[in-house]
Amino acid sequence: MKPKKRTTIYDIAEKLNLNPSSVSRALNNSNSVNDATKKLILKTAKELNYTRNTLASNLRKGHSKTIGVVVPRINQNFFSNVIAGIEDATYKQGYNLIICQSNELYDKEVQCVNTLINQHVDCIVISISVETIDHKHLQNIMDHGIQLIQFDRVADELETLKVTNDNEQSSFEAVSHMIKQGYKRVALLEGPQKLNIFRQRKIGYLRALEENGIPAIPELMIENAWTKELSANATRELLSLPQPPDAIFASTSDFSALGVLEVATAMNVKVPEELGICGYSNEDFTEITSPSITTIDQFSFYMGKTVANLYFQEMENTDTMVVPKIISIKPKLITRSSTQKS
Amino acid sequence: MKPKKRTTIYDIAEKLNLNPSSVSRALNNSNSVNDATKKLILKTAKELNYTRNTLASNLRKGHSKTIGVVVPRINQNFFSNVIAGIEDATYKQGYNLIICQSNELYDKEVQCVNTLINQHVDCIVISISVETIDHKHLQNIMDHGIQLIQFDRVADELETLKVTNDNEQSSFEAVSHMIKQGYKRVALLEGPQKLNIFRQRKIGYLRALEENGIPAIPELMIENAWTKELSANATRELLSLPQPPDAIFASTSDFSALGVLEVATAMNVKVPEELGICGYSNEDFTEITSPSITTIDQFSFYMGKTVANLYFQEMENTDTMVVPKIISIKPKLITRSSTQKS
DNA sequence: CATTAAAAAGCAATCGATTGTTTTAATTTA
DNA sequence: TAAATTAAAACAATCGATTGCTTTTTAATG
Repeated sequence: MKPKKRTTIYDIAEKLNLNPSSVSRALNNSNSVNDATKKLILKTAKELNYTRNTLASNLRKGHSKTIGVVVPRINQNFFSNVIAGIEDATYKQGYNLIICQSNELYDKEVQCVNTLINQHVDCIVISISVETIDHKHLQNIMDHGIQLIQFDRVADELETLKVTNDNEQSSFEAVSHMIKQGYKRVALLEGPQKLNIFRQRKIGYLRALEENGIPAIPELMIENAWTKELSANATRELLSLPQPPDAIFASTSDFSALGVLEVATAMNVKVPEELGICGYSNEDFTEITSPSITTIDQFSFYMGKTVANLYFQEMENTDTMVVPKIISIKPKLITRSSTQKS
Repeated sequence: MKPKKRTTIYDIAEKLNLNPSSVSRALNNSNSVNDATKKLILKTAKELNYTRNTLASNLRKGHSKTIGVVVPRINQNFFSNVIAGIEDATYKQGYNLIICQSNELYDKEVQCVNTLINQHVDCIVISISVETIDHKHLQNIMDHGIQLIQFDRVADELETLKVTNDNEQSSFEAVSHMIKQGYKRVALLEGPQKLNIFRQRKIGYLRALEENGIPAIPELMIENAWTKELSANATRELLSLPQPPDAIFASTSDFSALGVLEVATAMNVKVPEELGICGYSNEDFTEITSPSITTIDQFSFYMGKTVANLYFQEMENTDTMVVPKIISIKPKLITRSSTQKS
């Protein structure tokens, strides 16, 4: 289907024997155009089914009223909720969202970022992929004078606006809770330590052990158990240990926790009596497994709103300098049956 | 933060004492510019950190290389998967996605559509809200010469490109399966009949009953049970009937099915022995409930890809006329424990 | 070497809206 | 009524890239 010619301000101007500039001003409700004329223009615009060409307008105005979002995966609960939150807040301001997914691939992430830079978006919101180590592409964003906001998985060493979860604290609370419940050997399923969120969660775990006078045991800390399958494997090994853990903190996600639960059930290990389980993210399903899974809610929707509002707030600053600002949202421990030992 | 001046083709032209047109041609790899010059231009572009202003380019070219997507909710598994599928297919072609959510509100949907029209997107992909009855806004899209593709929840009376699920057939198969399993009184939880998908599912249900010589009983068909809560309530009533159903087809979603399961469990009705349950959508959690829930997979990701490819295919048509084309994807029944009576 | 063809670069208009400046028309004031 | 003020509309440049057309340069041919 070939696109047909759209009505422009010139068409309206011609029809009314006016100058395009007057039409533009009328459409923008400027008060330097006569009320009667204005009304006439508006009426004609409606008749001709006119809609402003945002491309032209934005080109002239020098901005795009568009925010680019780059996430590892759109169809992951956490991210789609954050996006929904961003959308909710930006929509009212007449902003549009361009969504890209990196699929956890560094190269695709770079590509996404470049596309967004080309699009001259006003702001880029990103949560980096697990592969991302260097940050040239992020630096590039700023070099182009585009506002950059990192959220959740952020590059610590880059000074930008950030919205994060307090991963360490929530991890600390989760593990402390398990210890208080009477679990003595709490294992940790770690995510890739390249990502700061997973590093922080490990720190929280270690701190909780220490403050409770429990020694950290290397065999109980499993690296890179960040999918359901990897966690299931890890669990099988952990439970076969001469001294198996009596609790597992799946710090990477609820999917990991689910993997743990399934293996435990299959191996006839009773949850929560013989094994406590705690996940991360408060996915919907954690409420309906049997037993239901203790987890940590990240307030993802709210996080999205926070990101958006941070941008709007920052925009009012006329300074060229960005003061790196970090907003940390405190997640909430949701205790459920899987850790109710007592 | 104020945006700084970006490098343009004029900057490059000036620096090299060339005409901007040559720069543009070089950047577009036209063969009417000398190889040496081309190389020089490319090198300088990189040095000056040049990126094309897509706004200007698209304005000139008369399209935006952007597809607008309107869905009821971004953070719903089905929709975020469709979006992921669209993104996956369009990305390779250099297209961008603008995502909007209607929140199931008619007014917001109209607003979204208008924004996208203003943005001069090349195509609008939409799944209508539950409130949407009239279709002026959809007609408006076509009046602007914008390609319109409806998916999943479509307005039947509007002749556009459509990608749908064969709801009737899948429903028919699900109910037939339950009957074959030995269930005799299969109840139906319906969604709002304003939406064609829910009408079709009901038709499939009725056809399955009829073909098996089972009478349709009005008391067993509950309207508007399309959330977990509503379904839970409906289930409580159904199970309190003098002649309660021995199976429930939650045709609206797996969340409904979950509501059914929870109530059944609470009321000590054994699933699947005393009550069979079938949901719709194949949400992740259906696999992990106990018992796991029989459901219908809609191939949502694939559906997204199909939508995108339909657009690209249609674009090659140079005719102004759109031949309304409907692609129907056949969903797949996933049988699990919740219907294994025998 | 002159002529012609082909390659490379330059020129200028265009996409549609916006906006600073100027001109014209209308109104007010002296 | 003439001068001054103000309101309304017109003019023209601009945003940055693209592209049909023209001019210049280079290479090829007789």
